[in-house]
Amino acid sequence: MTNSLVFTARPGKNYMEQIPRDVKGRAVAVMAEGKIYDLRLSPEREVEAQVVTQDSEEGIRILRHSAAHLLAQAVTELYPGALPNAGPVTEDGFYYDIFMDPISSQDLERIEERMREIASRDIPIVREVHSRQELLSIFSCNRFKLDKIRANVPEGGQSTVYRQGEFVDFCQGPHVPSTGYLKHVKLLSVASTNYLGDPSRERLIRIYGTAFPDEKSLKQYLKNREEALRRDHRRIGGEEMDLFVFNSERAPPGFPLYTPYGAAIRNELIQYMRDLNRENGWLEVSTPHIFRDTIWKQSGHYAKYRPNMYVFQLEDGDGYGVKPMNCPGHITIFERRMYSFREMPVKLCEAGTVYRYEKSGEVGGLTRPRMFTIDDGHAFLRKDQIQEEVISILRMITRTFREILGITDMKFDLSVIDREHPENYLLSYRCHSCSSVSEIRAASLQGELACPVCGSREIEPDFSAWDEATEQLRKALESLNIQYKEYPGEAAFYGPKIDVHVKDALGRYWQFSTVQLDFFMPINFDLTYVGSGGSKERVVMIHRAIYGSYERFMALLLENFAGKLPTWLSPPIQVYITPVSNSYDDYAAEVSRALSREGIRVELDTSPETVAKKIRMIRQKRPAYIVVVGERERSSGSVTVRNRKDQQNSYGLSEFISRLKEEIRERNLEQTL
RNA sequence: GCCACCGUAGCUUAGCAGGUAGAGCAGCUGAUUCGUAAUCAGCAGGUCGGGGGGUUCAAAUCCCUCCGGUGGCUCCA
Repeated sequence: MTNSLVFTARPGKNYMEQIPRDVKGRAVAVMAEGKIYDLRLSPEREVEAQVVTQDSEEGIRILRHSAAHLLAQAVTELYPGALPNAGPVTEDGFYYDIFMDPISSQDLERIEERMREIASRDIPIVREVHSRQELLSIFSCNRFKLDKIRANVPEGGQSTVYRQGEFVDFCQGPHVPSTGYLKHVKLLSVASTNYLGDPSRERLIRIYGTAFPDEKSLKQYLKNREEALRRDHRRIGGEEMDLFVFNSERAPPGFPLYTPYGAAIRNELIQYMRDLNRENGWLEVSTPHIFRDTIWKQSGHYAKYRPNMYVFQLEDGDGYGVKPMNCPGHITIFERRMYSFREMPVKLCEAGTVYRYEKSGEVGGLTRPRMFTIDDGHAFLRKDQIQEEVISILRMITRTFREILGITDMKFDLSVIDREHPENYLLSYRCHSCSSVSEIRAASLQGELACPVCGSREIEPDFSAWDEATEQLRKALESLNIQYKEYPGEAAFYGPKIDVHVKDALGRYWQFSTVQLDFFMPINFDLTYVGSGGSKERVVMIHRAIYGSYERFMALLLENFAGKLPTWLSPPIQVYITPVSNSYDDYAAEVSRALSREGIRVELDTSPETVAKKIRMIRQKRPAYIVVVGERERSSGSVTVRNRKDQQNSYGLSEFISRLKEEIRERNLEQTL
């Protein structure tokens, strides 16, 4: 903060008149004694005030909230009868929910035009204080605002409205002094929502927009947004690079089909994980996609997860469920024999494809398919091995994201139990009457919660297993110096977990890795090992995934690199080869053979098109390198290579091959040629 | 699941005052044999997402229904 942002404000004149001249143009409000005030207000006594500028975090929120009012004003002017509900600020803009007839995105232009027009009139935005009675009468035509007044202004109390011309809104503010501050606005999209999120209540139209202090930053934001749309993995991977296809007439919605190009990337990712798993003691297994319903009943999936499962019955009457998770399969392998305490932990892993009937509105692209493959792993361990194993998994996670994506700033979330709602979890209950302990998930019970042994209602949840597990997770995170946040109530029904969210190049967070402790599946399946004293000891389970799913990870890959994958991961085409004309087909073929003999994925194109056209066409597929050969190359035994930065360099063929192989072997993030 | 918007050839799209589809790219054929983001010409490709219903003399165009895609869905004055 520079000094000119702080000044002494005196009573008698409003803040606007007292703001230091050099920052006046950027000011939208002032902060005094910890509170933010409109510039049109005057201090009640002499105070140290700090200017809130429109480019500060708080300032831009004020600007955007004011823009939301501007939007509401424009809409109510254009659509008589429209009733504004609420217009909060979002992370990068604002929206306003308005009760009105549905509009399409084309109508946004008209509304935006009106907003600009109102902004150019520079109408003063004035704060007024009114009694509850007055407020109710001002907004007598708007039942949504009446609800808010009744809910927020006590009987006999007062609150504020902000008025700009004909438009008045019930609002605490603060706001910019006049509509002239709001010239750099843009409406972005229209969606719908229900009042109070209740489907039985009124359907509101939600209009999204954003506002900036100046045209330049607005333009920059819109440019970034454009870039985001261009980076959409559905566009890059599905249309341009031809990696996968969705065909809802043939396969169910949300079931991706991979082309040879897409399958090659998947296989490369699978191979990477195979190596990492082996290095860390994880043994690969393979399990069926379909299990009898008995296993799903035992695992508890039928109780909780059935609506999300593909279940079916054959004519013989037996019921089956397509797996939504891999754990029962891995458990079935683990329980085939006894393990000694010396053999623990047993760590089984699999690129396991699961099928989940996700709600129709949730399905979309590779980030939310209904069929996806988890790089799944289940560790069966002794209680004393938890922390060490979690640490090992966390290391695998950080390494994977660093090596493949070059990303290091992941968000770790520790999801813990909500102690206020024990019924949502599988918990031990202790009975006060008979002192027995039983594992129950209260929400799955039909009747009253009661002791299964003596029937007493005097039972109490015992959180100790959860607390212990949670503490192990905390310690693991802390021992690696990983910053994390705790989220009560976000835990799985069977245990606490660590989820990893990764920010992509566009600043959006996606959930990928997960490490879930599970004390209860071992109880359901009675999983034990033989302890050092020869007694059966209870196994602890960890469910973990590093990528999360191959689908979502591939989406992140594509968006993160805008399709320009590192060479090792560029199996669609690592090297595209074309001769300058068909006279050099032979040499091009020779180069192609030499590369592919070395395991490099090449695509030779001897079609009789111009080089310019071929390059234009192939760029969509994003080959790592484009090799063009003609007389110069043939006579010197070399290749001319065009890299992703569109730089051209010539290399001797053998040098090119050895350096390329090196780049692939090292899994370099950057191109070296 | 609920709500809104959208759905014309593989892709991008014209047609959106209702009169039974027009283009560019890709594809194919031929010519061109070419030095790094558009060589030329020709051909073919659409029952206007699909099924059903309605309005009309007439529907890609208007209405309803089903399907799919996209965005949104406690609170946030």
